[in-house]
Amino acid sequence: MPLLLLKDLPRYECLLEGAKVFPELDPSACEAYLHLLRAGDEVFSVTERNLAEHTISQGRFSVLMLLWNSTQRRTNTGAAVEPCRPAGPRTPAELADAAGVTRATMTGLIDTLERDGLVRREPDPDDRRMMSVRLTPKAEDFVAALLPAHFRIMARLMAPLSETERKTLVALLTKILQSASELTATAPALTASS
Amino acid sequence: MPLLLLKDLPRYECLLEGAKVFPELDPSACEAYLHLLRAGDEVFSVTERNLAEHTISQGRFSVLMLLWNSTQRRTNTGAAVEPCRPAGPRTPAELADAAGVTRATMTGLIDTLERDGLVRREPDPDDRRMMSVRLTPKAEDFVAALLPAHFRIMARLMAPLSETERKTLVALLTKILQSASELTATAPALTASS
DNA sequence: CTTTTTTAGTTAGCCACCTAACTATCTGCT
DNA sequence: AGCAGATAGTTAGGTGGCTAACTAAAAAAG
Repeated sequence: MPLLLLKDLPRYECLLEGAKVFPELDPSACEAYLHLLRAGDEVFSVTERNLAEHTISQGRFSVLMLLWNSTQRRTNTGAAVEPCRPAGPRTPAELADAAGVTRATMTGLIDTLERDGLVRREPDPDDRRMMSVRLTPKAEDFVAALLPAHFRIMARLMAPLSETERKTLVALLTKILQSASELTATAPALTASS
Repeated sequence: MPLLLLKDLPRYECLLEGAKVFPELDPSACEAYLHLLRAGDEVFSVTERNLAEHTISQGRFSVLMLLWNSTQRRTNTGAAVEPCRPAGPRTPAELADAAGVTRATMTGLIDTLERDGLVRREPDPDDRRMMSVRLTPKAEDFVAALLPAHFRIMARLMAPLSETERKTLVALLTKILQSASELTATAPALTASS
């Protein structure tokens, strides 16, 4: 997250006090909101720091993962693995949509990845407006070497939660994600009274 | 979050499949991780969009809130409200620490806030290295006008969750936050095997 | 077959984040 | 007193996000 957030979340009694001044303030909603952003930010920065040790940013890593997912990948065992999405994104536009960034941003990411020799741009033979982005062998090795530590970190982060708690968490987050999407869809009315 | 994340999270069976290739991949941990970042990002962008309507960014808003919190504020009712932290941050260094950004970043934020007339820098009479940052009256009005919509959005985001669910969510996020903080503390060993 | 509209990608310029290096000032040690 | 080291803030330069404007090519409309 390009986020700037309070390191010390306000105590609950402060929220209650704030609710006296602002009737719109729902203390439990505010508390949940702040904890969500705080935890998300902290978790994000932990993985980001790991990636940074391999001199790659979250954004670039996401692009590599998207491309890697759409590569028919040679597994370490040699066994054929059916890719999850058979035809993953290849063009900058598809990558931008999949990653949730603008095409301009994707241009910049591909620029730096290409500069570092992790990715190649190839013109599309059929449509001369389009480019096809491909991982280099170097990038495939790079991602394969990076992922184990990445997965270990996720596992450690979630270690204090039982399987049941993880399911509960996912269910609660899914509800929030849905209400956020609805708010996004009805964008202009955001500031109107509830 | 300055985040770039997959819009469509992988299906659970894809994670199970990935676990065959990477024994380090814990599917439920990975799922929880991805949902947490995804929900956090979406929630963040909803509020960010609201703030953008008032032509202010999250970062600047955080600075205003920190300063506002440390202002003896005139309430709308005229009743005296004991501020939650009696002596809030005033100097750029304190603000940077409270917001969790570097001092260089805080310099930039204060620059733009000062340019927009929301904040004033005043030299400290006792220590000529230090500055004191203060909200202008314009900023106090601005924040007071902004907050009701801000609180309404939080309430709407969390609307689908009952009070019990909110408490559960906060408890789960607190556990994750703690394990993330531990990982941060023991930084160099991140890539070592578990 | 030309003209208009749409689409793919890039460029340019802004903002907010970072690290590293710098200036100015204060503090503490001898 | 004088100098070393710590501290406050800024500056410089890089990255990754954004929007808006642009080029080139394809598709659609006439």
